Order: sequence, then structure tokens, then C-alpha cells
Amino acid sequence: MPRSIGAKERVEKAAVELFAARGLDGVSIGDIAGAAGVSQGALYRHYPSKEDLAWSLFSSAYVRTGGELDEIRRRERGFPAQLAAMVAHFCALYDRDPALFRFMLIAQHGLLPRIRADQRTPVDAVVDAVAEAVRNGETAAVDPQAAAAAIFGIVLQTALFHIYGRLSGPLAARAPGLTCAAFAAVNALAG
Amino acid sequence: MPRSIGAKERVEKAAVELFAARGLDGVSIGDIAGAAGVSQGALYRHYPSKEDLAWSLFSSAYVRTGGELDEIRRRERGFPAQLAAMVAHFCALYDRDPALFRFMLIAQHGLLPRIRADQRTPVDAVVDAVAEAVRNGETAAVDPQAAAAAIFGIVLQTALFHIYGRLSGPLAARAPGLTCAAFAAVNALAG
Amino acid sequence: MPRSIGAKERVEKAAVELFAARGLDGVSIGDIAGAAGVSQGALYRHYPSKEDLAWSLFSSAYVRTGGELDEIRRRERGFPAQLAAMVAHFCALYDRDPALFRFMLIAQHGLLPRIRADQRTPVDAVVDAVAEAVRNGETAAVDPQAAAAAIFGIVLQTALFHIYGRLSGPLAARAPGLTCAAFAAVNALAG
Amino acid sequence: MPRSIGAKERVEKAAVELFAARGLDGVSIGDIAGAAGVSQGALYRHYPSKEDLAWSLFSSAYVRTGGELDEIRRRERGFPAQLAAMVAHFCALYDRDPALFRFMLIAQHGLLPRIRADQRTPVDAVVDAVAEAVRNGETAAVDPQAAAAAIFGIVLQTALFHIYGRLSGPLAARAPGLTCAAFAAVNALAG
DNA sequence: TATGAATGAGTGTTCATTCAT
DNA sequence: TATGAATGAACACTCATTCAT
Repeated sequence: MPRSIGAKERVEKAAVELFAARGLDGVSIGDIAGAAGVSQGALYRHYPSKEDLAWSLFSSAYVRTGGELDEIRRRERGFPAQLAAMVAHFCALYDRDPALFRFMLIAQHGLLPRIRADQRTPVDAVVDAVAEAVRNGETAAVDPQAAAAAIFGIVLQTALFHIYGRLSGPLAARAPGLTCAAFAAVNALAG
Repeated sequence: MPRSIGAKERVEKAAVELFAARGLDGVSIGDIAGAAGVSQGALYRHYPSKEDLAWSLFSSAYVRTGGELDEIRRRERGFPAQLAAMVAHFCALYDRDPALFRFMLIAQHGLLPRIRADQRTPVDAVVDAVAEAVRNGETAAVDPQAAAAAIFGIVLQTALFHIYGRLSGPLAARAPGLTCAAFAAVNALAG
Repeated sequence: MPRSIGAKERVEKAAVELFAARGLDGVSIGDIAGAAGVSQGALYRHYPSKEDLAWSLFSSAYVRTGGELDEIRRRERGFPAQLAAMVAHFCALYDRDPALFRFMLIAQHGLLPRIRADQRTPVDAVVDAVAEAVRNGETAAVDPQAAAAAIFGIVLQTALFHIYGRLSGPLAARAPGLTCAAFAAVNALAG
Repeated sequence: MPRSIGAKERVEKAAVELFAARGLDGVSIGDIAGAAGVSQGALYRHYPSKEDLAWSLFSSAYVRTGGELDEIRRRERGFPAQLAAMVAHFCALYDRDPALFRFMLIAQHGLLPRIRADQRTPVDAVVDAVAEAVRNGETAAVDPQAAAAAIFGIVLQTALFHIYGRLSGPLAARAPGLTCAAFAAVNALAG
């Protein structure tokens, strides 16, 4: 770990990478401290517990992503454009930091229930985009939750296949195809 | 736990339910033994270690599901019929034993890499079905892996939304819609 | 530590002796386990935590002593006889197991507040004996709490001086003198 | 903590109060520094270690009290007057600073053995006063150590009962009664 | 000088695994 | 065979102490 960046950043980078590779319970505080090049005790200056560290990393990344999708909704006009931008955003996130992406996918299972109801999640953003599209007549009537499940499934499972080595190359190159597939799936669910 | 079924079955049922609820590392041997009504030592008569227990449960369920999908491919004629039967099969699996389904989804992150290349997985079955459809001209040319990712994503993420309470009612009722969505997504990827 | 007695007894004996010598916080679980000749993990089969171990040792000894003093009150007729028997009982306790006595003296500071109000303590027994003596006219009017303080102080501080090496020889030999002193002190407080 | 008094005084006041309330091991350097409004590092400018801090607080208070009792012996003529003044002095000490009193009671268990033999302690003063009374024929022959134990016990246990809420009101009001009780106990021990 | 981040040894506790009964 | 007591390595976490700034 380079000493050029601050200790907290090194800790967070190491934690995300280790958590992504081995799961929350597969990584000890000692592992993280060792990878970050700090002592175990120093971790506790920044985070009160291992659980708080994981939760902080997860919730900030998760809520930030939700905010970015909300921003896309505000910026783009029309459901097709919004969907395309959202899918492209996910692909770019994955390509930029696959470990963070994998960490979010893994950590969901234990940490998602702790997200407060008033926090905007990525799922909320997509659900709202679909609901708006239905209201505006851009799409035939469809359950926004079911549609969002299809959209997320197509994108996230593709990322998982990439992680497991079933697919290769940058995910961004697949964004147009995934967008078409997600759009078609939503329309099929509505039909 | 009813005493009417054998100890091994009780152990496996307890293990799957606890693993599904709390994750592999969130469950101790003592938890499983207690829930199954056997002693800790007795567990080691059937399984050499906790990891072997988890692996055995996962791989047998995973490979069995792969076999069932292969059986569907043999039985059904034509890609649309195969896809519909496969999707319906997943929905039925979920409805019948949500704990086992959730266990498989959770356990994959740690155990999937251990599946031997010569073992037939659910993913293999779907990939092969798509590849055959392409070969037979039933579908425009598409990367079978990418198509399988879309199909799996649509089905599994819908199941996850059900687990998280975003969707309700039996998944079987959603099978036709999911089939349409999956079919449309595959065609869109091919287009 | 002899193997002839059970593990739990060895643990308790070791714990009382170490706690008496070095205080609750000066003794680690490893110290106790080592002195008792068992592994650290084995301790947790008998006691859920170090705190529970200390509390169990203290409260059982403390409440048992309270019961013994109550028994003395039932058995002996008249306040002088009761007081003599109680003082002699304390001296015998000290002579028989100085470590347990010292442990009780030390542990009080942290654990006394946890004694439930409905539990009979040694102090309760002495306070009640004094109150009864006042009611029966055996003693001039005196605040039973203040009188009990004097009685306890005389006996316990004598034991402490013995512990610190200021006094020597069996405490039992001092019991008559302590009884006289306690009796005189109570009368002086009443006068 | 008011800034009007120096850092060292604030630290000592905070340390005595925390030690009295939670015991030596129940208080961290951070607790003391926080309560005193100084940084942890600043503590080490005044005291080389936590143990030195506790030892310094205890021994200075203990030896100072011993000196005050010696001063009383010089000032007062006759054992009854000396005893009365000593008891009154203890009561005044308790009323003025109960935390310091409790701290001394608690800390003795661990720190008393470190007092050097050439240092005058409160116990020395009382023992010498009794020995002188015996020499002067003011009192029948009595072991000065045993007599001092009774005197200390009566006073300190009364203070403890006050701390535990069994007695209330200023201890000074009880000084005459305690003096009588102590005097009577000494004579009874001598008889 | 005063700060507070960093250290690292030590703590209580858990738990997969073994084994005498 | 089945039990559950025992083991011991690992873990998350604390805290007295140091030291660069």
C-alpha cells in the first residue's frame, strides 16, 4: 500500500478489496490493518468497530450510487434515455472499481436490511423512473418493482458473470445491449 | 425439529434454514446441532467439517438443479418451451423451499469457485439451451453466456426482491411474465 | 492443582484465591485457567463470562453467609448470645478460608450494588438482630444501622489487620474480645 | 472542569473522583484526561504512568492524613481527647471530600503494601496513641494493634455504610457517638 | 509545550474440532 | 454409537504508552 495517500483511504481501499474477495466474515481486522499498512489499534481511531467499518463502506457507496441515479433521472429526458444512462452508469462503476461493485453485491445480504427507509437507494431510483414512465404513458402499465427487478437482474447478473470469468472485456461495451435487453424485458412484463 | 425424520435429514434442514437466514459464518455448529436436536459430536459422524457440510448441501442442490434443467431440455421441444419450463421450474423451487433458494444464492459467493468444471450447473444448462437455439436458428446470433446472464438475472433478482419484501405472492404466478421478459431480453441482446 | 477434585471446584478455588490476592481486574481468565489446570475455553462451559464467574462466587458466598447468620439468630436466645455466635462465626470463616474472606471484602466494592433487595445479606442479619434487641429492651435505643456498622467494622477491620500482618494467630482466639468490644460499642452508641 | 484551576489540579481531582467511583482498573487514562479537559499526552508530563498517578494520589493523601493525626497527638492532651479529635478529623475528612475518602478505602487493597515502613500512616498514629495511653496508665493493657483495628473499623465501616446509603446526614454529627463507641471498644478489649 | 494519532501487547470470548466415556 | 466436556487457535477490541508535529 502506498504511503502517499492517507491512512483512512488506505484502510477503506484495503477493506473493500478484502471484503469483496473473501466476504465480511472471511476478513479479520488484522487482515485489513496488514493490507493497509497500519496497526490494528489505528483502525479503531477511524471506525468504532469492524461492523461499523463495513456498514460505513456499504451504506456510503450504496446511497451515493442511489444519488447518482437520481441525478441521472433529473438530467435525462424520457425513460429510454434515463434507462440507457443508468445502465451505462452501472457498467462504468463496475469497470472503474470492480472490487467495490462486488463488495456491494456481497454485503447486501447482511447489510441491506439496515438501510433506513428514508434513504434513497439505487433500487428506489430505478423503481421511480419506471413508475414515472408508466404515469407518462411512455410504457404500458407494469409493476415498477417487478420491472426494476428485471432491469437490475440483467445488469447485475452480467456483472457477476464477468466476475466469475464467464464474460470478459469492459462492461461498458455491453451497456447498449444491456439497455436494449432491459427495455425489452420491461415491455414484455407490461404486455 | 420432529423426530419422525432421520437425524441427517434434520441436520440438513436445520443447516439450510440457518445458513439462509444468517449466512455461512453467522451460524455455528452448535446452532445447527441445537436446531436439529442432535449433539455437536454427532454432526461429525455425517460430515467431516462444517465446511464440508455447507459444501455438500450447496453442491448437491446446485448440481441437482442443473440436472433438472438438463432434464427439461431433453423433455421440451424448442427454445421457447424450454425457457418457459426452466423459468417455471425456478419459480416452483423458490415457492417450495425459499430457504434452500436463498441458501444457494448466498452460498454461491463462497462456494461457486469450487464447482468442478465437469459438473453440470444450472448455468451450463441454460447456456447450452441458448447455444442450441442459436445453432438451430430459433434465435438470432447471441453470446450464450450473455443471454444466460440476462435470463438468470431476471429470475433471480425477482426472487431476491421477493425475499426482501418488495414483491409478494407466489413466484409461480409470475413465471409467464418472467419467461416473456427473458425471451425478449435474449432477442434484444441478439438484435 | 490436584486433579482429584472436579474441574469446576478447581476453577472456583483458583478464582477466589487469585481474586483475593490481586483483585477482580488484576486477574485474567488465562490466569485462572492456568491455576486451575484447565483451558481457557473450558471456563466458559461453567460460566458465561468472567463477570458472571466473579458475581456467582461473590453472591453465593455472601448470601450463604447471610443465611448462616440468620440461622444463628434463630438458634441463639438473647442478643449477647447471638452477637457472640455471629462474631465467632466470622472468625471461624476467616480462619477456615482467608482467601474467600478477603475476596468478599475486595469484591464488595464492585459487586455489592448488584445484590437484590430481597436477598438476605450478612448486614441484614446483624441489623435485624440489633433491631430485635432494641424492641425487646435488651439494649438501649440505638440506630440498628449504626450499631451494625460498629459491629462489622470491629470484626472486619481486625481481619484486615490480620491480612496485612499487623495481627497474627487464629482469629477465633480473638472472638471473645471482639464480642465484648462490639457489645460495648453498641451500648456506647446507644447511651 | 473549570479552567480556573491548573491542569495538574484538574487531573488529580478528576482521577480521584473516577477512581473512587469505578476503581483503579475501571478508569482509563482517556477517561481521566477527558474529565480533566486535557489531552492524554499531557498527563504524561506530570506523571510517568497511570500507576504512578494512582500511587501519588494515594500515598500523599494517606501520609498527609497520618501527619494530621500525629499533629493531633501532639496538640491534644490525654487519650480521650486525642481519640475524640482523631475521630472528628476522620468524619470531617469524609464530609469534606467523600470521593477522596472512598478512593483511599478502595485503593488501599492494592497500594497499601507499597507504603514504606518509615512512612507515618494513619494507622501508625492511632497505634502509637493507644500504646502511649497504655504506658501512661490511661487505659488498661491492650494490644495497640488490636485496639487500633477496632477504632478504625468503627469509623471506616460507618463511612462505608454512608457511602452505600445505609446511613445519611453529615458524619460529623456522629463523631461524638463514634468516639464513645471506640473508647468503649478499646476498654472492652483491654478488660 | 501540548496534542492526538499510532502502536502493540493484552483481554475476554467464540467456536470448529477432538475424544474419553 | 452418541454425547458433551475439553481444547486451543483465532477473533474483535481496549488501552497504557510513545512520539511526530
